[in-house]
Amino acid sequence: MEKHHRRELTFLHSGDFLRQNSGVPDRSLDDSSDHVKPRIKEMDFFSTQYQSHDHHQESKTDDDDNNNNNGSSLFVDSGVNIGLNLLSSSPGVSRATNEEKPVNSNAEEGALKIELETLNEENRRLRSTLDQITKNYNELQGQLCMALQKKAHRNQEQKDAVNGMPSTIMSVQQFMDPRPSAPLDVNEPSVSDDKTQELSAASQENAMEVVSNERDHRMVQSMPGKHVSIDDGGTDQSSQSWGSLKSPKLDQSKSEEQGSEVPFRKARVSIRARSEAPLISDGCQWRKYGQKMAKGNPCPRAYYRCTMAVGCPVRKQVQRCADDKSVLITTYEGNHNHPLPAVATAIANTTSAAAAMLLSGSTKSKDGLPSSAYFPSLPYASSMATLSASAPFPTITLDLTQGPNAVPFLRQPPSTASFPLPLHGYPQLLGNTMFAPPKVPSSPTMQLGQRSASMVETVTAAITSDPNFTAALAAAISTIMGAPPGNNGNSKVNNDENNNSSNGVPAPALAAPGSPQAQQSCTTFSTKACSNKPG
DNA sequence: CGTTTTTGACCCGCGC
DNA sequence: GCGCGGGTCAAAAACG
Repeated sequence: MEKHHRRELTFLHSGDFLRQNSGVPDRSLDDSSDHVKPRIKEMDFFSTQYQSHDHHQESKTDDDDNNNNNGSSLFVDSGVNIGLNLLSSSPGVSRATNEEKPVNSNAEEGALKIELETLNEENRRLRSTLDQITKNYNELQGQLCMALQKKAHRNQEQKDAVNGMPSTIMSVQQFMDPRPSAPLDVNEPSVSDDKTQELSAASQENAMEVVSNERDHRMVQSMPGKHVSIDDGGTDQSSQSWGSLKSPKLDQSKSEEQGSEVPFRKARVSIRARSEAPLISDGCQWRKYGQKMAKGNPCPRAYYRCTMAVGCPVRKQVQRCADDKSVLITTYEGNHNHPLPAVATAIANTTSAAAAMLLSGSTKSKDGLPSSAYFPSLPYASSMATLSASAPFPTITLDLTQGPNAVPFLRQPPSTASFPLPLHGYPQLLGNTMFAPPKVPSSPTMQLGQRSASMVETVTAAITSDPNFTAALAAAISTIMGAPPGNNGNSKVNNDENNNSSNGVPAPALAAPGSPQAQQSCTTFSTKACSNKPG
């Protein structure tokens, strides 16, 4: 397994890009033979490796500074001037020697130092700029969400009054999450479930936590009091609902909770991503417990169970797409009964957000307005989510295989509700659950959305145009936003080791103030990187 | 030797 | 009721 993860590192390593740009050879990295390994056994999907790499890279940069000050061996490597070593290390002595050397050696050294300082300064400036952009964007997103939610409430109330029908949102949320759901449910007066009230009360002011109704449970479980979104499995509800599928034992608690009224037992989140690796590393430990040949697909479907904790009900299926075998389809079910590492939280956030967005989108469609109208050809909408209502279980599909500029909805089956999932433009959607339910008129959304889009457009363009830049930027952002301590210190080698080293470090610790962005970034960019074929 | 993977058998739901 | 397909179990094999 370790090998696998090292290969993951290779695959997603951002260092290549940085090195290329810096033009400074990195011997420490070159020492790693893994770096050239062409094969990837497991694809690191939402890895925090970026963070570790980033720090590695960052420390490397610091080292570079020091080395340059002390007479960098790097420059030795580059053959600039070996004699500089002596100069810096022993200035007093070297003065005399210096006079013998060409004057331009000093000048060259100085120029290099200045250049380095300039680069460092620029680097810092860029980081702060990026930080600022992120902050601004988050603020905008928050405002957008609030505005949308208010409008949504008004519209829904009007519609309910006119149609005399139960809130579509409610039904859809039940569709996804049989457990009591939160903010959007305020539209449904018939909802009197205690837990629903609880959750609704917790987020009565706005519906930014639309996605987090599930997470609220997790929050309570894993770190009470912290108002930080912790998600573990996008289909959070299924720690109970998972068992409902076949296992009567696990089904009991759930049936008690939701009763027999809820027609949907569970939801799934499926992720399509291009990957040569047979697995995507999502931050959890999985044990394979079965494999089946699925009908209509020459590739077998593998069944995995989460082994990070005893009795964890989360399972996933991994299968290659029959049409395009380079596409790996990973389907998650259930929610973890244990704390999660950041990477798993990230993917959970992603899937959860996708689910919520998708559901709301489909809801809106029901109102006659295509859900796609709310994300009209966003330039950063490189992913797409679909909800397959015809599937045995509601299944959200995050399609990360499409190019960023690909026209969304091309793959949209007529029977599914879908919309582009702006993973890159809305990283906070994934982690902060600042999800704007698209049940409001599209025009305001468009205005705000386009404004927001303009903020990230440039970055996104760069991201989408250069896969390497994706990884590099992810690393940079992770650094800026303060990667979770557990990851920073531990995720040096591979994912699973990281998970183990975090050793049950509660996800909340990873979701400390400010860190959600880190997770999001990780999620977002890892996702993006995932869609970039390694070969 | 403990853990993980493999793989055939079994169970269950669904459609006919 | 039967067959089919998906999903799971569990013993054996493989692996580290």
